[in-house]
Amino acid sequence: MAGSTRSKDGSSKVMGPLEQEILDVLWTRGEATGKTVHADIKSVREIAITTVLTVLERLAKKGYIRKSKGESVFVFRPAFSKEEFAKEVSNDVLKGIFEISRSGACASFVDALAETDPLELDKLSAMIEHKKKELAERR
Amino acid sequence: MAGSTRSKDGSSKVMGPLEQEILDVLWTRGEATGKTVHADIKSVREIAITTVLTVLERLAKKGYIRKSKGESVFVFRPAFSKEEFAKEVSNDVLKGIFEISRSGACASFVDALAETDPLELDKLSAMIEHKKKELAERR
DNA sequence: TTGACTTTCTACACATTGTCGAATATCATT
DNA sequence: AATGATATTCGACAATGTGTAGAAAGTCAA
Repeated sequence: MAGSTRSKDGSSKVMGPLEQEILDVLWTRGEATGKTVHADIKSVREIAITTVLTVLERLAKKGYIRKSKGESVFVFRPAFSKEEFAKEVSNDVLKGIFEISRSGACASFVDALAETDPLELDKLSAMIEHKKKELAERR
Repeated sequence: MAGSTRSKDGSSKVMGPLEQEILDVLWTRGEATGKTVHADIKSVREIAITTVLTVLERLAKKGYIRKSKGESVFVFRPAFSKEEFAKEVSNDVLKGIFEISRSGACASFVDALAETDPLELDKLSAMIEHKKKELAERR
């Protein structure tokens, strides 16, 4: 489903900054017209509405969002929840990284998680246990 | 340090396929001349040596590999071990994904890991415990 | 000096993304 | 129906990253 790109500042983004920004607006609002999305972004920096429309169109073509006719104008809404999206994207990216080194990736994962949200470590443990049980039963 | 890109087939790669391929040769051999790298790849598919040299040059410029004068010709070697590399790349990518959704990423991580190497789940558990202990002691 | 081999330069092609202007379509009103 | 405001679509351009490689320049032994 998803891919990932690099940005000049070195930080990895799952997609282009503008695409990300627009998706965020949609996740926050649930749904929005191109005009609304434009207004939201415009409130922060200068940008033409056609730019926003183009990217919305591209995101739709990529299947990340859906476009449907509202009362009079088109409305866009995310095709996936933030969580689903992150899940898909991670899966893609992680598989690529695992090809390089599973252990390196694991180490890094734990680090990154501990750094951004230590409490999540427990949840992760639980997930692992659950997964192990699941695997055990499957055979 | 690192970024990531998408490839047309939908699968996410941390970098271009040729770059990846070349890095793999270097990780396998420890070090190699452009000629050797070329030969290795050539044994699988047709490719010009200048193509290989160009990419080696680019990888060096990006800091992924080092270039140094050998007895008579230049030799290239990885700047990081596979593990270090995966660690760096993961960190970058994961931070980006965490920005979208930590829990989604966690779920996906466990899934991806279970899929590619279930045994690694135990190691991950261990890493988490270790990390928790580490955090506990730090305060 | 010449010929083989190495290295650098320069360039093209293609994909992705940000960026829009121009053209077109739609619709309520005049 | 004609007009004007709005919405939507199209087509383009620029920048960047990557794969690709020929041409040119450099190096060195015979």
